[in-house]
Amino acid sequence: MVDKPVPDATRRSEKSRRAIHDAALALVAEVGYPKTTVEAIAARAGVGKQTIYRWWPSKADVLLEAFLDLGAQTARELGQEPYVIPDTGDLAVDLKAVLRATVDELLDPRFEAPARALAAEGLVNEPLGREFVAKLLEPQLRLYVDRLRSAQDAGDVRPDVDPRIALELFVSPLAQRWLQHTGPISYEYTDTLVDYALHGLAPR
Amino acid sequence: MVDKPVPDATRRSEKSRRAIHDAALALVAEVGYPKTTVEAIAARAGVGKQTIYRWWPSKADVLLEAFLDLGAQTARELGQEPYVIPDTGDLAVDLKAVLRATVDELLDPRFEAPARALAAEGLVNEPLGREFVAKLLEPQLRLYVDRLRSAQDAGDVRPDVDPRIALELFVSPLAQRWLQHTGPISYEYTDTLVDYALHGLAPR
Amino acid sequence: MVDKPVPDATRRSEKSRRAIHDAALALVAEVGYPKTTVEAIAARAGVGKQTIYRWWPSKADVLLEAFLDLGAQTARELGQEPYVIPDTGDLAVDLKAVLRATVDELLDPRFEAPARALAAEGLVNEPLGREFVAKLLEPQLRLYVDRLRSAQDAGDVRPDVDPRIALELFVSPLAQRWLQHTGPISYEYTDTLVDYALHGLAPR
Amino acid sequence: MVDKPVPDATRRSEKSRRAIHDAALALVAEVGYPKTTVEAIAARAGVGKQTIYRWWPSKADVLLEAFLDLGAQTARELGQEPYVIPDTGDLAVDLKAVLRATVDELLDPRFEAPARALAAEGLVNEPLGREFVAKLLEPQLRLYVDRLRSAQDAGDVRPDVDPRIALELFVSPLAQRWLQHTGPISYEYTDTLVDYALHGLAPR
DNA sequence: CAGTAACCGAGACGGTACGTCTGGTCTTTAT
DNA sequence: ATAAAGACCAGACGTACCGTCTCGGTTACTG
Repeated sequence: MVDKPVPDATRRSEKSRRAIHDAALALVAEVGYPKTTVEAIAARAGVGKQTIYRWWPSKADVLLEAFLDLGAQTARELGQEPYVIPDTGDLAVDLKAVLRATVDELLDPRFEAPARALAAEGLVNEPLGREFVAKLLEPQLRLYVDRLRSAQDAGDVRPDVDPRIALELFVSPLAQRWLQHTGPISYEYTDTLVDYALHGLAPR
Repeated sequence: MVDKPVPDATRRSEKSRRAIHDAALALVAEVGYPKTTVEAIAARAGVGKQTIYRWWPSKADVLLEAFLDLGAQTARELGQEPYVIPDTGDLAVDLKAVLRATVDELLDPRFEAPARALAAEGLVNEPLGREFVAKLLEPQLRLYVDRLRSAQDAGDVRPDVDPRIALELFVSPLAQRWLQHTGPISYEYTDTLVDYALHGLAPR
Repeated sequence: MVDKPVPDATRRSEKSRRAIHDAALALVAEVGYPKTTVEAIAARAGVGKQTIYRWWPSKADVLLEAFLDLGAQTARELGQEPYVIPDTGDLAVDLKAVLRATVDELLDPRFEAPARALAAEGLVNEPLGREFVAKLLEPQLRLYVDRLRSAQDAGDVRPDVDPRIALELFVSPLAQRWLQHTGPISYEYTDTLVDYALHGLAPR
Repeated sequence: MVDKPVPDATRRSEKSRRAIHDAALALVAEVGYPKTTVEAIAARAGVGKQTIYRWWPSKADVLLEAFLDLGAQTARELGQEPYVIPDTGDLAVDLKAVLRATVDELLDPRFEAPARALAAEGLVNEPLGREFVAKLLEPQLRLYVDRLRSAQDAGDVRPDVDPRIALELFVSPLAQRWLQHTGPISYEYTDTLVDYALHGLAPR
């Protein structure tokens, strides 16, 4: 069992890397993930196939990197909000705002196709799934944990509540509706989720 | 554009159908979905490839049908109550019981491999996804809706709560943890979900 | 090794047999031998595939029988000449007449397609080849042998000449030109063959 | 209607080409032409199927090229005189010698199987047939034409004889006997053919 | 400032699976 | 019992991609 020699990253062509990213994202959006082949990415990027296989182990990894890059770049363009959940003191208001922004993102076709493709691949390809969760999902979820902890400090959430579980009450339903088309997605829906989660279903 | 002639279903070989189901489920469990090829299913089932292509449009559909059949058959073997949520009068107890049973099922490797594979394929293959949801997910969710409505009648759930949304507070988090490995699955976890969902996060 | 039970020939459908013959000849003429499939013959003849496989071992045999039948039928229709080479007393004249008739037949598209197909199959499928030769070729050649012997009796051919070989001097060249397209076929050509064969190439 | 892109012949693998030739010839000899499949050739040659389809349009063309190559190679090995008919001054002797050599070749199983297969395919597949004739048959026949012309110059053949037709008197009968098994092949037979052809059948 | 080593575009290669087609057998229903 | 119909097992077809490899050519370090 020999490791393949590690290529020299310093000599890597940045132009090719970006062209591959762009081609991968474009193809996924245009023809869907399963029909997005490595050959097609290479052809579209004007790149040899080997240049892809040299730097990525699979097309899923190409797409994941391209998508992460897209996220980073978009964030940089938007500039402002350095990925925190606002803290106006009113937890419900803050959560609703963030979830509404998430709704917008989930419905943006630029994000939808690759995100869904990566999620799907991640279900079945465990290493990729773990990377997807670790690099994309967890950082987001951590922000909710932080905000919920701050709310606990302020007495707006019961102290015995586990924030890591609590956040799933409003995040997971939205995720499932989006991923599996189990229901429509709207501001009203996410607002309702926040209300239910904060105050429960049982009468007070 | 010509439709291919519809084969005569009355002359279909039931033996072959079952052999194909079994082979498909076995292969998915053994080598995973992507490596489960139509050729391998045919070979394992002792069947010509054409017999698969005659009756199913794709391997995803074979697997979906096999899985639905497996579910129906398992339910038939278990015999008794064909999937209802118990109604002891104590909503929390009933939900926790059902979710614990769900946890068991999700961790049963017989179910896990094909279920995950189908879920993944469904994310990216919309017709299949819709069928997956309609035939497998929704029937389950409807049971929760019924139980929650009964709880509303009993005054255990606020009457203005939408049951279809409410059930997602405990079902979706479990689904997401299972699908995306975003956290461990246990009885304790599902119990907690029920408690949080019923009573909310905010102090009373 | 079991022999398959011999079907009862007395109950055989004559209508089907003829329909299969016709379909086979028509298909060979229309789409060529390699594209003439048993399925297509059956469909065109309005017959089940099994009816073909019950009575013939292969499509080549179907075609051979159909072709022999066609020959017999044509001969019956033409009526007159009961397959003999005329004997006017002038060997050269007689041979030229028969060869000119053969040229006409070889250029008749009704005969060309199946005859060529059978010849080709016969090259590679030895049992069929032998049957083709025995049933079609040899009877024809025997007529030449008879005529040449009669010529020997009349002193028009040297008595030490082997008629079975002698006939090949004019028959085989024509056959090869036709089969392999190694040269054009015409009355002039066959007349020349007869002249060369009878009098040789060397000056007298 | 798009042409498929022409592959770059300079990068072609000579090793693969030869392996395919060898496999094709071996298989035809072993199992016969119809059972020689492209898949089997590829497998035996240790080559991907696409490598065959990239360079040849059909298995018949593979075999034709392989056979031509074999002929060229054999000729090269034999070394000396690259296929001429000897000219000792005695036409009969020369022709008999060449035809005896041809008999040997026709009975050599290394040549027989592919040659027969190609001839058969050529009957039914016209482009291939034309190539077979042009590349294999005609060059041989041209040698006879030359020798006959030389004989005409020497006064051993009548000057009004067409050599292209004359050669068929002894070549075609041999060809037909070999191809169609219409009679045995032997030195005695070919000697007789030459005698008959040169001096005719009619008494002098 | 040549020499040389790596990456690069290109694409042929050995493979695997695809979805289709046909061969020859078997089964069902009707005559 | 034969026939029409057609589903069945089997396996080759020709295509599409996979991931590896080999080929010049073009940078961009090194001696």
